[in-house]
Parts: sequence; structure tokens; C-alpha cells
Amino acid sequence: MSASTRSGLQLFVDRLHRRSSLTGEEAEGLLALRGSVRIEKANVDIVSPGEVTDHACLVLDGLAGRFGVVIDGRRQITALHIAGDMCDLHSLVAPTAGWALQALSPTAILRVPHRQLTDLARRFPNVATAFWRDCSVDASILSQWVVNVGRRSALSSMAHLLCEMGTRLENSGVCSRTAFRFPATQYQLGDALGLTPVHVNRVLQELRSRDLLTFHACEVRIRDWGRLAALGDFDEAYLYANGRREALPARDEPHRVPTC
Amino acid sequence: MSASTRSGLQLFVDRLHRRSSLTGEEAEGLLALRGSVRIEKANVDIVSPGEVTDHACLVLDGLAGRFGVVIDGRRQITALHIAGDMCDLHSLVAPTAGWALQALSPTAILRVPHRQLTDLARRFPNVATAFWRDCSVDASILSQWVVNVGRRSALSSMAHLLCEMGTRLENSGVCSRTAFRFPATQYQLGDALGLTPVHVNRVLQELRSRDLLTFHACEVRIRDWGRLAALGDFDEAYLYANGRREALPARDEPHRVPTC
DNA sequence: CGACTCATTGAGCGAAGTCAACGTCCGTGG
DNA sequence: CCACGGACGTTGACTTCGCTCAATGAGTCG
Repeated sequence: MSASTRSGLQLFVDRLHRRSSLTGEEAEGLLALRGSVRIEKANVDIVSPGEVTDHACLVLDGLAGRFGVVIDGRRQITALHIAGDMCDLHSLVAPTAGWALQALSPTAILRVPHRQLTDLARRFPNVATAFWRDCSVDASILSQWVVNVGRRSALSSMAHLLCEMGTRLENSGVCSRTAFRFPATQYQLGDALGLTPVHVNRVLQELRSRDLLTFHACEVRIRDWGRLAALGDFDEAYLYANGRREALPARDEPHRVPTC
Repeated sequence: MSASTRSGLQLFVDRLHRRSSLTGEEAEGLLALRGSVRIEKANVDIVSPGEVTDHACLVLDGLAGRFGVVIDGRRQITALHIAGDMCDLHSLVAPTAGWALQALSPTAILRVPHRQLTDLARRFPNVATAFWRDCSVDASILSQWVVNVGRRSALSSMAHLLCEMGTRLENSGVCSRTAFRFPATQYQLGDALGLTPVHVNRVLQELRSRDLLTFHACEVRIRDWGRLAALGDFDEAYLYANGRREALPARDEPHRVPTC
């Protein structure tokens, strides 16, 4: 097993562990997952819309995105995935992709056969719940994405996006939220926010001129986190599923009766 | 048990059954769910952001929506739920709500204690998978919502929304996709699409003047489905999770080896 | 060096927002 | 029975944010 596979799986386990308690045995089972690694080029489908997959894609290094397409050729990114994210964990229960998965820059992807994941989920129901919860967090991020695109100004939604990515990267432990590598072009940022690349450029200039951040050669440096977060109306709560919780509580566990 | 509870649960089971095979015993278990029914007023929180719930909300009749809020008070609807939808099934694994749940018009809600659902999910792993898959479909709808809000013109996204709601209502078997009740105000439609109510009004007029539909007193009548779907770039595939599938395939089931 | 991709800048335009007024429907209460 | 109030729908005038089109830098790779 390559070093990058090991560290990628470790990031994935950490990600799950942040939200769900896992036993040592369960964590070991996850770390023992095997698949093939591929370096994916930017802007080429890793998974195409309508494709039925028999594996899930774990990002080892780089940046991947899910793309929705509109008939006239315009694209909308609906999710960005960083190292340690299993992009399409939901493909375990819904293997037909409804969108395209692409790398935004050269990205290492580990393809994990569904078979291994379902085996694990069957052996450890707790892991199945952790998977489901992980999908819930992705859905929660997606919800915020709708708000971002629908109701915030270009300036505010760019601020929000950068705060989100910084926070997610810091949480996964690979860098600081105020200084991170974000290998996306202005064109791709436009696809994420529903803006044209030209306007993305102007928005970034405005953020720079307000001394909020620098963004050059894919390196983001946030100079004033507080003001940027305020501008983006950023509240990181949605990135968590209220901490560690036993998944499906044991039947004999105390459990409050609903008040209604 | 009231008649509306019975028919609401039946709709929910049908919804699950459309995507996941359920045995008779499993379906019976679902139909035996019990909770309290409440008629919720429009525009009042049923679930508030940050609230930790111990029950899930099944829509029996009416229309409910999930609302994200921006600091300046503007709102964005991220999901609409019709009769038979368990709005917050994901609260089973992530009980802290990140958004508000509200009725758009007076709506009957059945509050089902998590306890009953988790018991069922533990007893029948197949049901747990059906739940997870149901959440995946919701996420898929959410993805399209991002595309709709981010990349389509107001006219096109309104067309898309109406096609989606028509199709979902028809699928649940309560009416035709070209003639259905849709109890939302123009203000709420604006919240769903990221538009102002004034512009919603103009968009609806444009759709009417093109002879595509009528929309009066909450009754939608689509006069030319083909042209409306084309205008909205609507492809219903995303509303399904590729039909009926065994959830976590049995360990000894044939399963293709990944090609990579 | 040339080809290519990405970032930047400018000028003009248009879709959607803002503000404000008025119409319509409906329930309520004098 | 009608007057009143409130919520929702409609319309017009004006503004603005972000798009379009087009050209020019800047950086990189073969």
C-alpha cells in the first residue's frame, strides 16, 4: 500500500471519527480498505452523469468537484471535495450518478470497490451509520451552498466559500484555515458560485483591496478572518453533525420520550 | 389511528418502496409507526435552527419547506416536502437541525419518535438502507436545486421548479403532473428560487402569456408540458435512485469486480 | 519561440432588484 | 350588511449587480 493511500484512508477515518464514535476494530477495518489509485487530470470526467459505479472515490490529494450541467453547456459545481473526502459514498445506496465528478487540478483518487464498503457496513452496523451520517453532513453543506448561490451577493458568497474551504481544510488537519492551497481557477470558482469568470476576478480584486485576503497561484491567505467571515455571513456549525454520537442508540439505552 | 395518518404512512412506504424493495414484514413495521399529528400554521417554525430533535416529521397533507437564513433576514428555501415525505429523516443520524422547517400553508405533520424508527432500522437492516437511500434522493434533488438557482434564468428555473413539483406529486400518486395544487405564495416561490416576489410575478405572467401554464389560487395547470420542460431544461432522472435495488447486497451475492 | 491557458481590464448591456403605489380578495367585527 | 384591515397579487419607474464581448497581459510548457 502506498503512503498516500494510507494517509488518505487515515484522513477519511478521522473525518468519520469526528462525527461518529468508532471502535478500534472498526477503524482498522476502514484502514484496511484497498483499491487502485489513479491521478486524474483536471476537467476530465472521473464519473460521468448516468454512469453506474461499483466503487466509491476517495480523494487522496488535490481537489475534486461535482458538476451539474445545464443544456446550454454552462456548468454548476454543487460540491467540492478535499483530501479525505469519500466523494460519492452515497453511491453505495444509489449507484447511478446524477452528475459528473471531475478533478479541478491533478488529483489522486483511490477507487474503493463498493463490495468492501458494504461488507464493512454489514459487519459493523455502527460503520453503516457513520457512512449515512457522513452523507448527511454533505447534504448539510449542499444546503448552505443553495443559500450561498441563491441569496448572497457575489462578494459575500465568495467570502463564504473561502471560509468554508479554509475551515474544512483546517478540520481535516492538513493546514490552517487562514493559509491554504486551493487549486481552482477563477473559471472554476465561477462554476461554484454561479458567476462568470470575469466577475470572479473583480470580486477577488475587491476582497484584496479591502485587505481581507490574498489569492495568488492557488494559495489563499486570509488576512482578516473575522471580517471575511462577517462579510460571508459564515457560521461553521453546518459543517458538523453535532459532534460525536452513538449512531443508532442501543435498544436498552435511555432515550427521552418525545414531548409532543 | 386517524385516516390521514394511515394514508400518510402509506404514501411514505410507497415512496420508499419505489426505490428499495421491502418485504411485507418491513412494510408492516413502517405502517405501524405511531406519533402525534399536528396542524402547523404557515410561516411558523416546526423545527428551529439549532434545535435537537427526537422525532422526525412526516408530511401528511400540505406543503413544508426547509429554510436557510441569511443575516440580513432574507431566506432561501432549500427543499420542499409534499405529502408522504419524511422531511428530516436524516435527523436520525444528525439530530441537530441546521435550518428551519416551516409549513408554507396549513400542513398536517406526523411527529414520529426517532426511537421507533431506529428500532425498525435495527431490526431490519434493509429498512436502514432504504432510509439512507431516501436521504440520497433528497440530496440529489438538492443538487439540482443548486444548479437551478445558480445557473438558470428566472424563467427557466421557475419552469424547472414547477416541472419538478408536478412530477413528484404525480409520482406519489395524488394527482397529475399537469394539474396540481401548489399552496405557495409568490413570496415563497421567490424564497425557493432566490428571486424577489415582484420578479416572480413577472415571470409567472411571462409563462402565462406564452400559454405554458396557468397558476391561480394555488392551482397549477400546465398547458404544454413539453415546452415547459424544455424551457426549464427538466430531466426527471434525478428524482429516482435507479429504481428498485437490493440495498446492501448479501455477502454471497454475485458482484462484479471493479474494472480499475 | 510559439501556443496555450489563465488573469486582467474596459465599455456597454440587460436581467433582476428596489421602491412605491394600487388592486383584489377574504375574514372579522361593529 | 358594510366598513375595515391585512395578506397577497399587480404594475410602473428607476437602479444596479453581474453578464457579454473583446482585447490585452502574464505565466508555463514543449
